[in-house]
Amino acid sequence: MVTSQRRERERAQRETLIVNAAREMAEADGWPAVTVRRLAERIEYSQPVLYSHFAGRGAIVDAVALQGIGELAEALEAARAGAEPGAELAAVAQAYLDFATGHPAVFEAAFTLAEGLPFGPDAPEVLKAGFAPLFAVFAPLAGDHDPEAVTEAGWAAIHGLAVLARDGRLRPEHQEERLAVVLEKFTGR
Amino acid sequence: MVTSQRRERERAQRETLIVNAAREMAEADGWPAVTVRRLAERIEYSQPVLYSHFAGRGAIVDAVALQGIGELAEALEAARAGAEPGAELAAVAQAYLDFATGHPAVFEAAFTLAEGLPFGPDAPEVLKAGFAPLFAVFAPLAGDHDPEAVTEAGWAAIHGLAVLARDGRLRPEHQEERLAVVLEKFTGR
DNA sequence: CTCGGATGTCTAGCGGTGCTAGAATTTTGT
DNA sequence: ACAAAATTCTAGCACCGCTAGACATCCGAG
Repeated sequence: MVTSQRRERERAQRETLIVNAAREMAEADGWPAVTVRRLAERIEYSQPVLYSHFAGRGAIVDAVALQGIGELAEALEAARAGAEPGAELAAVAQAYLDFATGHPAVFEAAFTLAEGLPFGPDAPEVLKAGFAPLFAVFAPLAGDHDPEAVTEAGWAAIHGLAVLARDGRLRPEHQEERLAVVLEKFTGR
Repeated sequence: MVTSQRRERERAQRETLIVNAAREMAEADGWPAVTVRRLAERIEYSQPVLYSHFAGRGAIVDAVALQGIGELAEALEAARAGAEPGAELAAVAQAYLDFATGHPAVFEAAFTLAEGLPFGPDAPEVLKAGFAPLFAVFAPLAGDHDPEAVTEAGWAAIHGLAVLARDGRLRPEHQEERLAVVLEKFTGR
């Protein structure tokens, strides 16, 4: 009976082992290289073990995505809290872009690969936590608009910078100026 | 000798047949459903024929992406040219979002699936053509910034709206207001 | 301490994928 | 008419995600 607790603990441990392995492999060689076979070999278990933890490969990607969104949320909040007064928006935006370039595979998992994550009203707590620091910096700029709509619009602007830059669509050497433009436009100079 | 011209013509014809088939299948059932086998069956040729036209599945996706970017460029330019004076930016942005929601698979091919398309200085003509109408509407708002940087920033804002909305990250019923926010912020009210 | 049942893990394999070597066929020019 | 060249197809490779069923291990009752 008591041992069942240990087993459960070991199970949870192995689950994070899987997620971490998937994340590391994706960050090292890209998501296509993260196959169930290679993942199983990496953690030194057979493939069916993975399916006893996750519904399928997609669920593993989702788990990495969720973990990543959590870290992104923390990074944004930390940036906001640690910024000079008046510079919160710039700090949060910069943190967002830094996360995207610093953890490209996790960013990809969170925003283009994840398919099983619920959004909207019944989104997990972590997702709402990520929205909070954005709301904190964009809502004051709402004027007579809906603060949430302004936040979504500002988020979209930063997110667009991140994804277009990641895909090589923008001139790399002007990233800083582009961000400056977005910030000025949203703060009204 | 003369017949070689006909053969070349037929070859080109079959190539567009392939691209169109891929595009229709993707738009109907999503890109994962576009397999080389199904594509070959659809055009009533064997698989190796596809490889005599394209280097691989990825190259077919790229071809759809390129075609789509061309159409997007035309749509943006048409919107700009047909807009009331002073409403060009709104018209172009709306056309961009309409294209994204109207041809989701093509949009996906162009911006998240395409991997073999060159960007930057040696980008194909079509890509630069797509940038032109954006530059036309954003450059006048540059102020003392680099007009191209402002264009890239504006493009990113619209693009971010498109992709976040597509992935269900934003409240669907507020799409119009978000666009209004972006437009106001960039035009300075 | 034994041993049947439950739990956990693995081996082996299914149908599908992108891609390709080599056979078979058709078209071409003499 | 026929050999050469170009084109198309058949068949198969290695890999993918996923799973049924065999095997091993651990548990608690007698």
